[in-house]
Amino acid sequence: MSPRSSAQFEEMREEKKALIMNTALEHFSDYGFHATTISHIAKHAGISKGLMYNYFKSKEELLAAIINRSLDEIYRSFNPDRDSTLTPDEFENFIRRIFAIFRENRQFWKLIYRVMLQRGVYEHLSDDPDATFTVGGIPLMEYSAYMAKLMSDYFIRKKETEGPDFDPVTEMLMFSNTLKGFALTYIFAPGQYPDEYFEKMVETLIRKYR
Amino acid sequence: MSPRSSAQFEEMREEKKALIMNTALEHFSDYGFHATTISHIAKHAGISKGLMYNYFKSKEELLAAIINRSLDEIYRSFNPDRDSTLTPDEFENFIRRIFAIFRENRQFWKLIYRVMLQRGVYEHLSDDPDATFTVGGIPLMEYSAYMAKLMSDYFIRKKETEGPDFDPVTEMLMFSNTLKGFALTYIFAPGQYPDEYFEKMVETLIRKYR
Amino acid sequence: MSPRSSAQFEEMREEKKALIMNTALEHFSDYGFHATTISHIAKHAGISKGLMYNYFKSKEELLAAIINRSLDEIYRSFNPDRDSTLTPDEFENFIRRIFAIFRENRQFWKLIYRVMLQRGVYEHLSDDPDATFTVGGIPLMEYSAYMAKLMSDYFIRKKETEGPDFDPVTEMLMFSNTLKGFALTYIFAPGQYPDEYFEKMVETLIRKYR
Amino acid sequence: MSPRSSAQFEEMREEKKALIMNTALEHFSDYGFHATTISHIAKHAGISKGLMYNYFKSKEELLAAIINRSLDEIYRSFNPDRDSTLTPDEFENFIRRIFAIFRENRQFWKLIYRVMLQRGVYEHLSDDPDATFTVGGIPLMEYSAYMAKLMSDYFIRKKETEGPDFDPVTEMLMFSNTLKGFALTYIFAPGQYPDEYFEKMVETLIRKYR
DNA sequence: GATGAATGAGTATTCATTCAT
DNA sequence: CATGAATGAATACTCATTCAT
Repeated sequence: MSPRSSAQFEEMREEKKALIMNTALEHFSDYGFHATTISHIAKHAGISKGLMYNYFKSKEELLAAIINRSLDEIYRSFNPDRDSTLTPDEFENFIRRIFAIFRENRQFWKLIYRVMLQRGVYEHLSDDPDATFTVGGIPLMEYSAYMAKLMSDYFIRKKETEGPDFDPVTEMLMFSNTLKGFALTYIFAPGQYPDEYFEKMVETLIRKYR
Repeated sequence: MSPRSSAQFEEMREEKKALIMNTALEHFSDYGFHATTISHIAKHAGISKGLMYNYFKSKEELLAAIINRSLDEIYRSFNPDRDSTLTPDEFENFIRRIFAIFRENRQFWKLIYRVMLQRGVYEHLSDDPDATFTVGGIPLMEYSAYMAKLMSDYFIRKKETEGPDFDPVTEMLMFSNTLKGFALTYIFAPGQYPDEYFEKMVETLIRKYR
Repeated sequence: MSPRSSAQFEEMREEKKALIMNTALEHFSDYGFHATTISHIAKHAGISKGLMYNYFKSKEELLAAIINRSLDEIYRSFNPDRDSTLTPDEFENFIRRIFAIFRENRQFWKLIYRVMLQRGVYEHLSDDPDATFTVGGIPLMEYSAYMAKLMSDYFIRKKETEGPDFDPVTEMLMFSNTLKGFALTYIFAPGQYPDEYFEKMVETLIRKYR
Repeated sequence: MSPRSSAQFEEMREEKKALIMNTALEHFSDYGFHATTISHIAKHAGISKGLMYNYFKSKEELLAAIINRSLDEIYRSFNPDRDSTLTPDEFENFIRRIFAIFRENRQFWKLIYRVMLQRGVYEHLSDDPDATFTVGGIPLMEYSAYMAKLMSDYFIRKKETEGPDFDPVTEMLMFSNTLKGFALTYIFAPGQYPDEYFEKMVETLIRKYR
């Protein structure tokens, strides 16, 4: 009986961890953080309650881990050209990617909307230095600011082609609000968006704001 | 010496009830339903825990009472012309009223967003026949459907003046998503909307969708 | 406005007191002591909760007052010839009176069976010197002992006429157990005793034990 | 090191469960259901309050479990010859077994008398389909009816040998009331029944009603 | 690593009792 | 005398977390 290599152990650990996180994501996003119990997660993941604490220090840390993992996934699938400005084609692509991400990670977005809107959960997480969210290694706040700047610059540059009546700030707010509103509806009531209208929303946003 | 008159008692009751509801609204909307404890509400209202139960049968009923009270307030301030179609002027007025309501009842909208996004709370309330929400006496669901129809008809009629390229469904979705997205941001991060941009959003929405 | 005479006041007090006690007896005997709330009693009696405390120091004292009142009623209706021995006719009459009392005070007997069987209630009452039960001014314990002696003597004397095989202690136990068992059933499931069998029980007991 | 086997866990569970049930039986039967608190049970069993809920869903379920366990114990020790009629010998044996059961399960009978006499507890239990009592798998009501029929038939058959003056219904009532009355006294005041009189009661009942 | 029994602080809720009017 | 708003201690029950095995 040769002992398993540490790589094998590591792999097993990662698998278990992923199992727990996936199960927890489902429950947190469907029932909310408070209404989800560790017992439920454990039962649905087919493990014991105690085992969870082998992988995560607390319920809060489990949540933070889930959020960070998804942020990274999104970041990787996004992969914007940092340190540069957005061309109209890149902007169009950006919109398409955003919508694709909504579609592919609906569970996660549900979690974000539910959890981020809950002072008490979010703030508790924010207080804990170990629980700061990062996107591709960058603190979420910083990353968000960067993305906002990218957007903002794009709309400011647009003013040059659209003329003096074009108010870049208002336009950007219109754009981002539409996006947020769509996300909200699509995530919580996807039935309202059959594929046809989903696509139309994408094309309309591109037509109006590119 | 002489005992309080029943009118005096009634007045005391109404005042206390309002105090409890206001305190609870603040807590529910800031921390969410589950994270808010009766103890916290009582402490902040300066009353004993038990007293709350003299006025509300349960935490759930307290929440329902708060929601219904605000729905009625909104309804009264809204006072739409039922059973009619919307003229462009009325539509414009509708938008202005909506934004005014966002501004005046921010705390309540926070509650709505938080609670509605928490499966388990909302559904529990819906199960309880005593807890059905009403707007001016009309069940909320019915009222919502009516408002949606009013909107929908407006956009369909717009097609006549806007020409064949105008897709009423997509336009309405764009409009309502922008509204939702704005509400979300304004409610949870009002700092992003100084008065200047708040007004600009109103005017832009009117200009684009009227 | 001449003030009411103190006799009038006293009469009013007594009426209110009786109202409260009657209402409470009904509730205590039907639902038990713990399950009955002061609020329920007050509501059913049509008075305020506070008023009860004008007449009785506590819930326990209210119970004790009810029990004592009924004990006295029973005593008066009983009126046995103290300080004497029982003749067979008196014994027969005693049986008839007992059954009549069961019939007339069923509510009270229900209370007795429920409360007396509840250590915690009864013992609490016994601890309180003000709450000792009395029958016609005599402490209940003393009165019970006296009655037991009367019975006992009766059965002992019976031995003389019944012969040496007659065991007075066993006979008395048989007799008193039958009485208790009948009371228990009659009080909690009176439907099992239509008038016909009620009478037959009386006659049979007399025939067998007189 | 190695985790406990599931058999080990099962054994631990059964032991703890029995400990809790025994402790609770003692408290319920001595103080009544309402007056007994989970805290008291836990303290006397030497466990935490929470642990009880690992084994029983509620206080009511705990009570139901205790009652059912005892009913089964009694049933097994009883083992009457179902589907047959009672011979005098069997009837005599039946009486002896009943008395033996009173003696062996006094705590349980105390519970039965207290709980059954507490409207609100018993009825609550009856409402809950999961809490229906069963005796050897047979619903209690059905079992009771069967036993009553067995008795009834016995007394009816007795009429043939006892002559026309024998009233089977009255005789059966006398018999069952004596039994109930004895049980009541023996259970709540066993001091009144030294072994000598206990035995005499048995023999007398047999002599009189066999 | 894995288990689940055990803990205890916390939660909603009830209710006898008090007291200002 | 009468009221009912107000209190607070007590109760059943929950659940994140710990720990012996």
